[in-house]
Amino acid sequence: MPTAHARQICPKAVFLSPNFSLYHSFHDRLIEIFESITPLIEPVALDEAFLDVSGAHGVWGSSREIALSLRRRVKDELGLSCSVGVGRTKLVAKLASKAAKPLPSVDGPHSGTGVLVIETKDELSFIRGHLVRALPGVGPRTEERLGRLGITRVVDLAQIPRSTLVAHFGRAQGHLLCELASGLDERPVVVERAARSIGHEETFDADEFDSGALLSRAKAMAVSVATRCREARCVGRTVAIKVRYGDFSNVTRSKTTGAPITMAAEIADIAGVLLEEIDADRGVRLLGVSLSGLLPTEEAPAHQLLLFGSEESSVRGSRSTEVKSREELEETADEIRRRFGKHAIGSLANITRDAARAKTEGTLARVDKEP
DNA sequence: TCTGGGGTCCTAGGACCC
DNA sequence: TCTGGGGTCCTAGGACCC
Repeated sequence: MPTAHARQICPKAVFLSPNFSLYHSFHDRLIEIFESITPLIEPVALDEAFLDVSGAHGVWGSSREIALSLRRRVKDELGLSCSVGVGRTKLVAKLASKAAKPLPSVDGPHSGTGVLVIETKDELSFIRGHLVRALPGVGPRTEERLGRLGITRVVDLAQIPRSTLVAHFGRAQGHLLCELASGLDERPVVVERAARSIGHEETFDADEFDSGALLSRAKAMAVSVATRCREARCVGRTVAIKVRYGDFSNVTRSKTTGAPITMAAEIADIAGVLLEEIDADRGVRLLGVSLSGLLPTEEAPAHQLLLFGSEESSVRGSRSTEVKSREELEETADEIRRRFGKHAIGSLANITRDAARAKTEGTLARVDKEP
């Protein structure tokens, strides 16, 4: 429930602020425990992961034994309780772990089983006993749309032809719904998931009407995004802003650059341009800045990039060239100006492997950007 | 109808290229 | 300059996850 509502109906309640760095440290310790069982770990969130234990039985015993020992160790070593679901597929494991959790009730939580193992022969009846809302990928919207078709349970869903589902929910979701309802789930446990985007967003205490203030907020967020990108050793090409107005309507704007960027100043510049489309008079409740199209710094182009564009800052083209000195850089800029005349502003965006690495290592405090 | 700060993936339309 | 098909990339928004 919204905090404001909770405060209203329960004025004496104690409200704690989240402490994400603490959660991260526990997450790391949790992963260490998992790693002692199997290297095939796919973290889903700070407090949740899929483990492929198919190769671990020789040393650690049956799936049930592994589950019980994991639960015990998490309790003993971290002081946290958890539930473990076991199944042949991600779908079954996920539903089982949920079913093993304690349930809330008016007289307090009813303890769950903690561990639930679903045998392959019981899979289908277990899945079909659920409401559609329990399926991954079915949120409030899809639940409602399915409801209007008279479908509330997975059993009902299993009766619907694939083509009907695709027609109603699009290709990807239609096929997924059809397959999950039949217990088909081939999604593997994916170990290394490189981040696709890094962002920072803030909800303001009061709606912000001043576009200048929004810009300085965006700059601060750009710094945090750039710092995290550097730590993650990656660069990106698409800067996006997200705005929630006071009336809860959301707007996103994005811009993709020709060359990968990492510097806070560049992210902030683009965010600033995107912010010009935002109507501050409507009152902004939330602002976010993100960088996506991420790729590892090592895979970024290994040379300086000269970008030239029109006055309104949209990049018209790019020419990549290795530049070893400032003189050489200026020569190249001149050459571009000669060739492209007044259209070549020749702004320099030198986000390169070397520059990014230098920043990572702290040897280059600032990379100049000049006309 | 979202509290909050992260994210992911999908889709549709348009621009652009060959 | 047009035709047409095929493809990629970008942008915006929506739904979903924890």
